[in-house]
Amino acid sequence: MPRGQTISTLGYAILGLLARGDASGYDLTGGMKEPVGFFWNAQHSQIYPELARLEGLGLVAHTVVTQDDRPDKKVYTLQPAGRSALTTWLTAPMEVPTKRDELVLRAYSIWLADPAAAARLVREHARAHAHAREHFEHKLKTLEAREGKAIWQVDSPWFGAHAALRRGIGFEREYETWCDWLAGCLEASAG
Amino acid sequence: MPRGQTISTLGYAILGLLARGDASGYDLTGGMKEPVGFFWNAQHSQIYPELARLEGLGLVAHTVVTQDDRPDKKVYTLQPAGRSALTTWLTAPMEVPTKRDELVLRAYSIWLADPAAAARLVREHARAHAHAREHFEHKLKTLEAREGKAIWQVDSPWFGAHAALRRGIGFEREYETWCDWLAGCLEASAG
DNA sequence: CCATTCATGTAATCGGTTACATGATTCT
DNA sequence: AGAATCATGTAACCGATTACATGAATGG
Repeated sequence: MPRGQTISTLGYAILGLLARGDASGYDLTGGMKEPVGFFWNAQHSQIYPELARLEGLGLVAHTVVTQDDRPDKKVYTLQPAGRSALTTWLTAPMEVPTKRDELVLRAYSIWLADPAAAARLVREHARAHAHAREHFEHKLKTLEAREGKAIWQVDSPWFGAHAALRRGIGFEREYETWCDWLAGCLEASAG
Repeated sequence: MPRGQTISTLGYAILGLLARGDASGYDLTGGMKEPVGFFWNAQHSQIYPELARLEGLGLVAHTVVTQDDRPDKKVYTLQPAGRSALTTWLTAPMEVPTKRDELVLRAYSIWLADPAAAARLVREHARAHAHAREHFEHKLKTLEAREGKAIWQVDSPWFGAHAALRRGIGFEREYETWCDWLAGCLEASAG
């Protein structure tokens, strides 16, 4: 099957964003930041061609919106075929993907490194993950304050954001814990 | 700087494996499975050219070992320059990489799906992560039984495996917890 | 005047997966 | 006879990043 006729994961990410409301390529590039950016992201150079491909498949459609204060834009709308492709994908069988983590790869060889220098690096990452966790916690609190119990209603779009943020918080908390443990070991050894 | 003169992350992964002992391309392909495969992996089609590149940079060297019961093989040895490149990399500044997770991406759009079908998918993944966690726990126990307190000595290669396995266990446990929470929500809604 | 934001595209390159290709030996 | 393991490579393709390219409007 030639490439132009399949939907990539990025394609589904875009459909998922458009299911929440119409958007331009520029909007979507920004939308790939919060909170989607934590588990998926893309540059505009990837989004524009993908939108064209989705349109070629009849999954989305665009209208040109002229703005007098700003450049014109193409606003994309999810089509019925796009919505149905998205819902099919949501519950389709899925492989557990292979993971890649450079810091863990480094940890595997850390016995060759200077413990003090390694501890500094790992502490830095612990801080970064703590920061990310706090950021997600804040986002979730804001969402809860704004949407109330809707974040618990499985058929509400806010539940999707809620679920993703929960995963983000858990991921970062666990990563931070591991970094702290590792840095502790290294510091004890560096003495 | 042209491509042939830089070391890719895969290159460092190979150097890290060779630091533990000489190996052929075939050995390394297998070595990219346990326990390295949890956080990094590669096919032989990527490993063979990478070994040639590392040799071109003088970081590794090979000798042909003839075997009468099996095909000949090229056994690679880490060179001093390779060891030094590896140790430099270990403590070099590192960006926190962007994450990609298709299941979380799906969760973000899960409000459009049939809750019962979605719950089945998520329960499946919960099981897969529980299984992976148990696997890592078993690996760590085996390692501890075989190497004793060496797994706590930061300058021992076993500490690297220990650290990586710990991260794996924590990651899978946290992922499983999230899947169970999500599946619970979906099942409650499906009634 | 210069930087930033809004807005949309293309081209080059790289890292990784899948498929193609070959061939010996061992086990069932 | 056929499958599995050992062993090494190349080629095609695809997804993603970085860089190239253009241009209007706003804010400091």
